[in-house]
Amino acid sequence: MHRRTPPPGRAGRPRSATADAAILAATRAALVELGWSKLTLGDVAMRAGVAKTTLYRRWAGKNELVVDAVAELFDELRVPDRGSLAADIEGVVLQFAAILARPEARSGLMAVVAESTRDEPLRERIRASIVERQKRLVLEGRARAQARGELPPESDPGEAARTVDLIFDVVAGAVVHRTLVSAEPADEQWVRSFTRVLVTGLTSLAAPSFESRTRPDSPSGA
Amino acid sequence: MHRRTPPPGRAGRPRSATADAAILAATRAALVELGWSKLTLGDVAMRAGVAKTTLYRRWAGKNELVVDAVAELFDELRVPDRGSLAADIEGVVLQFAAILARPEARSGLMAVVAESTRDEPLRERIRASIVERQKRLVLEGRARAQARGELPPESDPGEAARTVDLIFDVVAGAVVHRTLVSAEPADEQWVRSFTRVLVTGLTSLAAPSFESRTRPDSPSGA
Amino acid sequence: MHRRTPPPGRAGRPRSATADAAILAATRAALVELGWSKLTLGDVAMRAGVAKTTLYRRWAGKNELVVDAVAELFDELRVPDRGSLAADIEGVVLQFAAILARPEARSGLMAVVAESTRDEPLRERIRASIVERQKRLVLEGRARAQARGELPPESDPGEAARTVDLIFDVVAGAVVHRTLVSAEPADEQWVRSFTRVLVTGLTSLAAPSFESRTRPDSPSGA
Amino acid sequence: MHRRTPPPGRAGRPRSATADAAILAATRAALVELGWSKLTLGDVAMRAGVAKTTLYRRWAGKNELVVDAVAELFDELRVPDRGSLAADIEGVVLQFAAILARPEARSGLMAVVAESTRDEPLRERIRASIVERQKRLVLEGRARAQARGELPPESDPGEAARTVDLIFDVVAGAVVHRTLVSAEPADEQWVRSFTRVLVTGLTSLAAPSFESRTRPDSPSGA
DNA sequence: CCATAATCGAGACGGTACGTCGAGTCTTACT
DNA sequence: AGTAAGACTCGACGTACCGTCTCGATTATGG
Repeated sequence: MHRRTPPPGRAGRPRSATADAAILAATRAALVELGWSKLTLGDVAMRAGVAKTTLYRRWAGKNELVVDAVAELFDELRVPDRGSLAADIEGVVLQFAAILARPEARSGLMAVVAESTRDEPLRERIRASIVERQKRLVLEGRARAQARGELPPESDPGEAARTVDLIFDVVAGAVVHRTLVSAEPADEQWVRSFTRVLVTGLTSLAAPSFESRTRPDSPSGA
Repeated sequence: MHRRTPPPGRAGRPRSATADAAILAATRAALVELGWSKLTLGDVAMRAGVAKTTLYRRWAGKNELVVDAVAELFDELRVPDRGSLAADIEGVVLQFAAILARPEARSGLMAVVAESTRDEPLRERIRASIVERQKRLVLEGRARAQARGELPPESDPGEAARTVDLIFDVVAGAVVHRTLVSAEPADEQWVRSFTRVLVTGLTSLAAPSFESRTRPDSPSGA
Repeated sequence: MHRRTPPPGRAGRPRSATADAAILAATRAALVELGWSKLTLGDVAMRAGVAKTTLYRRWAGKNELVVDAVAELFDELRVPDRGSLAADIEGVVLQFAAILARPEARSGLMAVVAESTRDEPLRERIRASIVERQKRLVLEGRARAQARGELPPESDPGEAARTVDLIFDVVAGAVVHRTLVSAEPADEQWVRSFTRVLVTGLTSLAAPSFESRTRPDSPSGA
Repeated sequence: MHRRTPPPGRAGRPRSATADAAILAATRAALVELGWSKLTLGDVAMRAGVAKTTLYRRWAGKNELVVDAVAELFDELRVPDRGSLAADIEGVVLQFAAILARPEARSGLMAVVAESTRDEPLRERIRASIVERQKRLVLEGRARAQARGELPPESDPGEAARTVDLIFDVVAGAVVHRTLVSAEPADEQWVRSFTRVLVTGLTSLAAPSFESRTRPDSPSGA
C-alpha cells in the first residue's frame, strides 16, 4: 500500500508474496532486540532470509519500512462496549497503553515521528497509515455515545471534525507522554483519572445546552 | 551538569569554559539545518571551532549532547499572570507550542525520546533536565490559581503530586502530538478549545463541592 | 597471492580485476611522495579511485599492502651474461642498487622489515614474496658459472643451499647497508671492490681443490 | 649530545639530570614490549615518571629518541684478542648478532633507518651516533692484525678509508640481513663461513703480493 | 517450448560517519 | 625557568552501514 509498487508491466518473474510479511515480521523482531537506531537493513534482510536488494525494491528506506511494520500493530485496537462513554474510553486507552508497552512499538514509533519532522512525505505516510487510520476509534466511540444519548448529534460538521482531532491529540499525546517520556505505567488508576478529566471536559465543551438539560449546574456559561 | 565531569583533581589545564556554550549552540544550529539523523558530531565540532575529541571528552555521545542542547530551550518558559487559571494555561501552552515550532526543538526532542526507550540513563537524563525541571510551571500556575481562590489548597500531598504529573502529561502530550504528529498548528483557537476541556475537567476533578460553592457562575471573569 | 582471498564461493559480484593493479600503483606513488610513515590508506584509496573498504577487503593493513607493492619492483631483476662470474655479479648488484635508489623501494623496504621483527606472518610474507623469490638470481648465476667451469658442480645439496643463503645475505645486506644506512652510492667503483672480495672469498670457499686446479697460484692451500 | 640543548641562559630551574637516563631506559623497555610502531611518547613519559612536555623539551620526536636509546646498545661492543684476524672478526660478529637478537634493537634499528630515508638530519644522526661511532671496531681490528703481521700497513689513506667503509657495510649488512630479513640465527657455523669468505676476500684484495710473501700457506689455520 | 524479462540471493562497490588513538602544543599551578 | 598534569587541535585509524551495482540463477508469461 505504501510501498514501492512494481511497474504494471506484466512480463518477468513476479515478486515473492511471502517476502513482504517476512520482512515486516523481521523488522519488528529487530526493533525488539536492537531498537530503531541499531536496526540495520542488512540485518533485517538476513533475518527475513531475503537479499538486501529485495528489500530496497519494495521500500525506500528504513523509515518507510518501520512505519509499515509499526502501523500494523495498531490495527488490533477495538472499541469495547462497556456501557458508558467513560468506560469505553478507558477500555481503548488501556489497549493503546498496552501496545505502547511493547518494545517494537516504543522503539519505532517515536523514531519515525522524529524523522518525520524533516521529511514531509514520511509525515504524510504516518498520518495516513497510523493517525487517520485509527481515528475510526474516536468516530466509533462517539457514535456509540450518541446512540446512548450521552452526546448530542453533531450539528456543525467542521466543528465535529475539529473535536475528533482534539480528542485524538489529547488521548494519544497523553498516553504516549505518560508511557514514553514520564516512563510511568498507564495503569488503571491513571487511566481512570485521565478519562474523568477528559469526559468531563468534553461533555461540557460539546453542547452546553444539551448538557445543561441533564446537568443544570454546569459551570460554563461562556 | 549532565556531562562527563572532569576529575576533581586540580592539576592540569582546566577545561575551556567557552567551549561548552559554543558546542551547545552549534548543536542547535546543526539541528536546524540538518535535523537529528543527519547531525554528525564531527560537524558540530567543526561549527563550534572545537576538535571532535573535546566534544567526546565532555559528552558521552550524540544523545546526551542533544538532550542538553534542547533542554536549554525550555528554560525560557514563564507563567504569565493573565488573571485567571484558564488564561494562564493558555499563555503557557502557546509559549510551549512556539518552542515546538522551532526546528531545533522539533528535530531533537522526539529523537532523544525515541532513543530513551532503549537507554534507561538517557531517559532519566531527559526526565531530570526537561520534564521534572519544567514541572515548576504547573506548580506555579496552581499556586497562583489557589491564591486567586480558583482552586482549593491541596489536602492530600500524594494526590496533589499525581495531579501535577497528570496535567503535565496531558498538556505536553497533547501539544506535542498536535504539533509533531498531526502537524497542525497549535494556534489560539486550538489552544482555547484544549484549555477549556482541560480546565473544566480539572476543576470538576479537583473539588466539585468547592467549586460549586464559590463559583456557581462562569469560572472566567476575563 | 598474499592477499585476503575472496571465499571460493561463486555467488555475488566478483572483485574488480583492475582495482588491484591501481591500488599497488597508487601505493608506490604514495611511497614516492610521502614515504612509509606518512602514507595513509585513505590517501592510497583516493589515489587509486577506490573506496577505503575495498582496500581493506583485500589487504589486512598497511604492511601487507606495502610488501606487495614493493615486491613487484624486484621482479625486473635479471642476470646478464657478461662473460664471467665476477662480471655477472657486478651486473646484478648494479641493478639491485638502482632499484634501492628509487624512493618507493627505499621508503618501503626497511619499514616493512622493521615491522616484521614483531610480526611473524609479515616476516614470512616478506621472505616468500621478496627473499626466496629473488634467490633465483643466485641460482641462475651459479648455474652459468658452473657451465663456464668457474665453479664446480655442487656435491652436497645441503651445503649448496647454505651457500646460496650466505651469498644472498652478504650481497643484499651489503648493498642495502651501503645504500640506506651509509647513504653512499653503490657506484661502479664500490661494486667492483665488493665483487672482488666476494668472488675471491667464494671461490676459495667453494672448492679449494677444484680451484687450485685451474688457478695454481691460489693463496689457499687448505 | 644529539638532543635539544637547553639555551645557555642560566636562570631558572635546571633540567633534571636523572630524567634523561630514565627516559632512555623507558624507551628501551617500551621497544621490548611494544615494538617501534606501537611505542607512544605518552607511554614512554609515563614509564619514566615524567611529563610529556619534559620529553619534548629534550628530543624532537620519536625517531630522535629511539636513535639515542638504541645507539647506547652498541657501545658495549669490544674487539676481543683471539689471536688471529679471522678469530677476532668472528668474535665481534657474534657480539653484534647477540645485540641484534635483543628485541629493543631489532624493533628500533630498522625502523629509524627506514625513517631516515626521507629525513636527512635523522640519517646524519644515525651515521654519527651509530655507524661512524662503531667503525672504531674495524680500525681496532685492523691495527691489531697489522701488529700481528697479518695485514700490511696501509699506504694510501683514501683507499684505506674506503676499505673500512666496505668492511663495515659488508659485515653489518650481512648480519642484519641474516638476522632480521632471513630470520635465521647468526650462529657459530654461519659466522665461521661468513668470516672465511670475508677474510679470504679481504686479504687477497688488500695486498696479494704482501700476503703471498709472508703467508704462502693457508691464511686460516682453523 | 522457447524467448523475454523481471525477480531472486549473494556479495563487491563508492561513500560517509563512527568513536578512538596518538602526535605535538598549550595552559594551569607548583617547585 | 623547569616540572607534572591534563586539555587542546589535528589527522589517521579500522569498522559499520548505507544504498547501488553486478553477477549467475530462477521463474513467470507471451510468441
